[in-house]
Amino acid sequence: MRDDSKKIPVAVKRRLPRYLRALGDLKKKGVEKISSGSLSDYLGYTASQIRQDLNHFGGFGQQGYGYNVEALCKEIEAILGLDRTHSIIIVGVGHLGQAMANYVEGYEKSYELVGLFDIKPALIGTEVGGIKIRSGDELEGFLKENSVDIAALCVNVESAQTVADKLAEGGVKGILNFAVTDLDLPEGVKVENVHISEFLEILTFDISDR
Amino acid sequence: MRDDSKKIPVAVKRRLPRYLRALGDLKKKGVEKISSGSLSDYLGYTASQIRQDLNHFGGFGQQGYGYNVEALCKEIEAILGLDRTHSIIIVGVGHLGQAMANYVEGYEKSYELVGLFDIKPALIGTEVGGIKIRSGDELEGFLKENSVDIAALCVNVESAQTVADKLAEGGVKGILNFAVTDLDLPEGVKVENVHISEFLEILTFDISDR
DNA sequence: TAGATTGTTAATCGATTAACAATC
DNA sequence: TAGATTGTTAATCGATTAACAATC
Repeated sequence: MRDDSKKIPVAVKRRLPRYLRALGDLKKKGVEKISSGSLSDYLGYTASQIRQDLNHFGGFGQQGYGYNVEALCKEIEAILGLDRTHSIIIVGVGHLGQAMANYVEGYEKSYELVGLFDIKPALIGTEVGGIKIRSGDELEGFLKENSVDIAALCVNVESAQTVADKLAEGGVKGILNFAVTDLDLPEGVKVENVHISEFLEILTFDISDR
Repeated sequence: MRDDSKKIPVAVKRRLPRYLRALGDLKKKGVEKISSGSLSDYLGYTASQIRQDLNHFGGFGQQGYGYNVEALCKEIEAILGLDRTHSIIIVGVGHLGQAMANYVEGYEKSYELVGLFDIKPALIGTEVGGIKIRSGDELEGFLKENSVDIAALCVNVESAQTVADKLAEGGVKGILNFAVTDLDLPEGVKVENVHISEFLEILTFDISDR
């Protein structure tokens, strides 16, 4: 890993998906070029911030012209790693797991759903999105035989850490954690928490006039 | 609204659910008091930050002793607004909507699920969590007759803004938005975005060594 | 009282915004 | 060339950490 990547500020990283989405929309609308000023109107970030953000990755723009929408879109896709295909499994195929499967299917090139796991006997053997649901017992074996980049952890809080340990042991690089608990994982395994109930609590804070 | 509330930094607000969860865990374990130092070990925030954060709301601690777990837990619950009951509806009862219904049912006192809406004929009239799914057409009328605090927006991107307009018009105070789009809403209506696919993209960035 | 730990002020760090020279 | 707009440096703002006096 180059020293470069270490220097991308967290705040910038978290804005990348939003840039990508905006540029995708603009591309669909047939917009060919855009200035940081117009993109600012579109996104609500300041023009200054947009230029600052993009320059962490290189000079994608052209003075007096702006940014080429299609080229910038491709660049950001590459920066996020969406130009490559990542194998992904979903552990826990309840409503959340199935919703997650739908999201993944929305990305043609970037993700390949390679496995679904659950412990509920009624689910095992049934299919979701053309993929058979395997028993949770098979997880460790599966990870030994298949290279899995990402796991979406959609199990309950009680089993989250145990499953996460197996995922880390099995060589998974990143975990999208929907269980509302903080996972303890070895250095090198990345976690992105999606603690839905916490978003609800924050919203509740916002609407509660104090 | 007191001027006070305006001054809570966003960063502090977003940490509150995590504090609440930690304190709930400690309470369950029978821990009666905790110092900012021990809480720091537990949470991974610095002791300094914890004291700084909590002092935005008042001096909950006691020098030489620390913080009373149960009392602090109650305080943070009140700060978030979880000590009151908020009425909530879910619009779009696909997998995500149903997962959301489960989350809401986890909170006894804080939320009351008062309505579910979908446009899919097969779903209308069926029940989820003891609540009948109504037709989307009934939404506006329902909002006129019932006071709804929060709406979880679990519809597709295409209809999200249209539904959001109706929610705002109907007096909803906050929207938990799962549609991956940025809603345009009148001043005063709060939105908390849960753009799941963006979390996946950020995780992908993290595991992609550049 | 002595030890522990808070509340709070000051110092540092990082992120955002402003300004402007470089340049297409 | 003249106008537009970037890339980049400097200034500001906000958030985190360090330090320590107040006090239980």
